[in-house]
Amino acid sequence: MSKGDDTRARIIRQAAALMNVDGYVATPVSAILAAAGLQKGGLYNHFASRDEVAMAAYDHATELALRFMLDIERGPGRAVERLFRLIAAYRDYGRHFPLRGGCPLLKGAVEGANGPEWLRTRARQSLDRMAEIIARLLAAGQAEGGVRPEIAPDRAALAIVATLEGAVMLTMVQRARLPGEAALEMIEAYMKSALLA
Amino acid sequence: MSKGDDTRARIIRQAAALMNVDGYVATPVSAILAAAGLQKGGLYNHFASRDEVAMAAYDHATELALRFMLDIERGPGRAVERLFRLIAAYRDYGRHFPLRGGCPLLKGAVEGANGPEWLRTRARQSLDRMAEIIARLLAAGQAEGGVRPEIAPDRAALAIVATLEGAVMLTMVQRARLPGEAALEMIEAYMKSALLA
DNA sequence: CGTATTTAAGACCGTTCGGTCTTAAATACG
DNA sequence: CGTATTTAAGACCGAACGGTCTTAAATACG
Repeated sequence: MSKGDDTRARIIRQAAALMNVDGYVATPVSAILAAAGLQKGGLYNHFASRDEVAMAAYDHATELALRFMLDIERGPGRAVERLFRLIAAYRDYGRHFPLRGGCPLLKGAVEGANGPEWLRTRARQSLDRMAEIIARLLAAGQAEGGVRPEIAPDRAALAIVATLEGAVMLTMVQRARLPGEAALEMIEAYMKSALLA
Repeated sequence: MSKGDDTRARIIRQAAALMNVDGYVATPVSAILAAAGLQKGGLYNHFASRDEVAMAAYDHATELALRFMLDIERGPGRAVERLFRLIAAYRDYGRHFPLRGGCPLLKGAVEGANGPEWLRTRARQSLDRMAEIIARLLAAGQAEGGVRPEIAPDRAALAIVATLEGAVMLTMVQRARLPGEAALEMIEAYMKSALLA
């Protein structure tokens, strides 16, 4: 029971690492096999198809991304502080996040928007959960009195998600810190002027 | 001279339409052939390789996207008005933009960030040009006195680009107008409170 | 109108794709 | 320790991939 589970977990980890860089649609089975040190028999003993591997890999990647945010949400300090901390974490996303290739939510959303249904729905749900985390922080901030009561947490959360992911995209394609930094500064300025009490 | 040029242009148009939906890396030659109503001999008479078609198609797509923005930049009214008009145009991007599949700048950036070099550099340059348009509008706004003189147009432009593209991404993956709308409202609020004189 | 040239067809090539299946070795367990 | 089961190897399959090349038809032009 143990050996097989180990292999299965290794396949998922390696596939996630690979696919988060090369794409969840484009990465061929052969690349996963090589990364996991297996032959076809080894892989198809644990998964029925390439898509099942891809789904498990994407679930794993988004799990990592969301846990990363949940850890900050559940951290110490007032809600507003934690929200700023979450945004600041995107300053060196590459440093903190265990997977290379950027945010899997962004990657999956762009690849999945007109791609396979499993990817689009998964990306959609993950981004929903991300927005909910931020909305909860904003709502908690309202309860604590740090955030203006008249703003709608879920709408503001969507705007913040859009900008954070846009910042990741610019940073990745430019291979420079500046563009993302500019976007994060805008969120922070926006929060200070429009959101905070 | 004329017949061949027509065919070449048709290939590029059809390839752009296809690849902007299915991806610039993933779309197979066979799909382009079918869309253009050709056999291999017809296509490879005009292009040396699939990548050359993809490059021409991506150039065509970004050309359309940037012309779309340039038209607004060169439109009537004060610079600040034109900037608001540009942002508002993203409200129904799908309606105004002639290509289905969303913004090619976003698509190319995410696909190209860890993908083929030709795609990454093209996406990078296109996004640079987009940022420059917005920066020019902001600078013109400063000259007209509508935009605060102390803000840095290029930094603010990067932030706006990030949010606009993030809004496109959310709209595409959610297949709903709301998330993008929330992001656009944030830019507008940010501009009114932080950028305008 | 006749000829040189452009244009496109489509058979063909080797490679890689995702997936199957038989078989042998490693593992778990009474 | 011996046996039942799990695990992985790797040969094999048909389909699709990008690309080449010969050939015939369409086109352009003097």
